[in-house]
Amino acid sequence: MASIKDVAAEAGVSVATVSRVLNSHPSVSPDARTRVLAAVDALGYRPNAVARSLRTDQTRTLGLVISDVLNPYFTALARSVEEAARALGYSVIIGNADERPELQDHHVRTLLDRRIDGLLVSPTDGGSPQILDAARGGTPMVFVDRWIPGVDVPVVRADGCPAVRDLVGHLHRLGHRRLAIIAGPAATTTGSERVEAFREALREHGLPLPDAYIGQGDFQAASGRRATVRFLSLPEPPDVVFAADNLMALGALDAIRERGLRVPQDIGLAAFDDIPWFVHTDPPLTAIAQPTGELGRAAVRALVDLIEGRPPQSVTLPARLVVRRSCGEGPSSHSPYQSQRSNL
Amino acid sequence: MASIKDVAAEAGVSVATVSRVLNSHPSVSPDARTRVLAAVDALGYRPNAVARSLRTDQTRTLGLVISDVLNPYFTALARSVEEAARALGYSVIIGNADERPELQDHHVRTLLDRRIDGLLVSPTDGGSPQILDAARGGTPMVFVDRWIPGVDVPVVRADGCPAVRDLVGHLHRLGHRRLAIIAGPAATTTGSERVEAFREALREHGLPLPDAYIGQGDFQAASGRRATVRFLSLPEPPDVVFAADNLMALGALDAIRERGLRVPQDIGLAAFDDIPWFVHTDPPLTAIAQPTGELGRAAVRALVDLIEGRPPQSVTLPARLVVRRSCGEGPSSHSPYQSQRSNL
DNA sequence: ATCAGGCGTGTAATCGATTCCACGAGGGGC
DNA sequence: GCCCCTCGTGGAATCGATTACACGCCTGAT
Repeated sequence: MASIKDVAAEAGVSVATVSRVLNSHPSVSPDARTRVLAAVDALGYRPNAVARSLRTDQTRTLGLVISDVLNPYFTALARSVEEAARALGYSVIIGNADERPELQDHHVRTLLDRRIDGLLVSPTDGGSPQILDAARGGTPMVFVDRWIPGVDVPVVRADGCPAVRDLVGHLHRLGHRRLAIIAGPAATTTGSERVEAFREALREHGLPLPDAYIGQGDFQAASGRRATVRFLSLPEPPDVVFAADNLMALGALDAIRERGLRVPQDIGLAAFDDIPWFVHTDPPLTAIAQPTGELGRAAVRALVDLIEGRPPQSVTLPARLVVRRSCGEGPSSHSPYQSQRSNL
Repeated sequence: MASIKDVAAEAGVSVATVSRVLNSHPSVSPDARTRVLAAVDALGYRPNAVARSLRTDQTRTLGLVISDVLNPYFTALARSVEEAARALGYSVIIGNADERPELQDHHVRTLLDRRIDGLLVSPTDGGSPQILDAARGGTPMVFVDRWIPGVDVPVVRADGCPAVRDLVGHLHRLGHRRLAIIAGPAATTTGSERVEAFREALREHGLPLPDAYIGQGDFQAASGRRATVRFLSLPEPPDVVFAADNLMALGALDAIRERGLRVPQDIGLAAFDDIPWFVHTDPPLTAIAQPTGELGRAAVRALVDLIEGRPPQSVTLPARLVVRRSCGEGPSSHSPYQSQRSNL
């Protein structure tokens, strides 16, 4: 593969001049520029990004560590992050943690070894030393979706509390009183916050949230299934199950179907995160939609600000309840929630 | 950030010795080794992958350019690729083409600039010069899922023909005669092959495939919707629509629902690619499942063989029909297809 | 006692870029 | 006519690793 030396030889100039042409430095004669460009073309030369990074100490690359690449919410996030980064001249390297802290740490370490310019993380756990070290070590970093409390790192996320309150109001209005939740890992902020928001909303309606109605999940389908199986074998099963993410909702649906129960007649189901398939499930699922695209853009903006020395902005965007039929009522013209499709 | 020089100074040895310890070169005294390790620990030193790559001319990184990161089939593929690569000591950088050739080329170029050791591609079009150049230029490369004919590059893919024949047989048995297909772009192998397999299978049953029953899609949901709208407004609409990927099936479902039609009573629907949600759509969708995990593993194996100088192996794995209720019959004990869930 | 050979180590070249510095040529002001 | 400044250019240092080569020391064979 041709190097800058070959180009220099071909064009009859020094490597310094070639470099200047390539980086559009002003002080190059039109003649030299033409010859260099011709040589580049003739040799099909492409600058070696590795060598360039070593010298300049920047890679123009962002790392993105997501919790689970099989979760449509995170792939949508990844897509918008990559798009926003590309618009700013950055590449993105994605690391998939599969909800496993040690895999997350592996990716963080690998990305740091590659000397990425900045890191976008949705932490799988509450306090990975790997991540904390990186943050203290001065690596530009932004948390997205989930975050680690007590660390001085900007956070870009959606606030689900109002939407959860809307959801509980909706369920209460439909006459449901026994409401259960499949929680995410307590070590994640989204895992605990959604439970807290749910508990708080129930309190406002004077409803209890017994321990038996809190299923411990890990944001994966299998755990949603297990938790639901336990709910269904309770002496007093819940009227409605609220899954804290879309994969656990899938698992819940599996379990419900296995029992031969119908949604929403026998039991209601709602989920955090809205995905296109929820429109076509049986029945269409009521869900809380996050503004994924805007989250990705805001996260990139904050991270690039940090990298380039501008003050970064933490951002909290609202999530939105999307009512469908899985809790007992189709969306009607009387409903305050108009849209059936979320704006993913 | 500490460099190898700092470690050498701290340990009181030369950088050569540090490097030898780090690369477990045999010729290092136990004493030096201990001191170096201690220094590494004290400084929290991590080797700079950029510098190392420049020197050794290898990055231990694979590039993976997938057609669409929002398509669950490709994320499943990406996950298994990353897993297999990690097991062999390689990282993976994913590029998402969004089914756009120019975006695909952008990612191929960027990956090549980074001097990845090898490239896994699922080409979005039939003959990107970018890709062809790379292949001829000697970049180790393997096509996965889709390929470009006439290029000497190993291909790892699933053969859908038998499964499509099974599907058509199934549909014929149910009494369906007017069968339509939503095709992918003709420039992709999977786009044209699936139509051909379908056409061939219809011929075997003496059924025609009129042009009006071939919808031109692009593997995205919107195109599936458009094609289905056209089918439904035909004087003689088809009995069954077969979508060549899962996203177009989603679009088809949108269109059918919009018309107020029921599946399968008013019209049947089947899809290529099986995803977990198909079990819970209304109704559960009959689909052709690919062995995604095995495809990813085989692709990595072939690519790493190529990189490390062993002869690579092209692989073709069978796809499998999974019968559900969307074409008019639930899976029964008489059905030759036992499993309702695919082994994603 | 001598010498070959192996072992542990350090010096320095190298990978492919960027960039500081110096230098020569040319032009304008005095 | 001389000086200074600007402009275009090239030489060489540098980034952080790896590794060929040389060197000194110790051991064991002769």
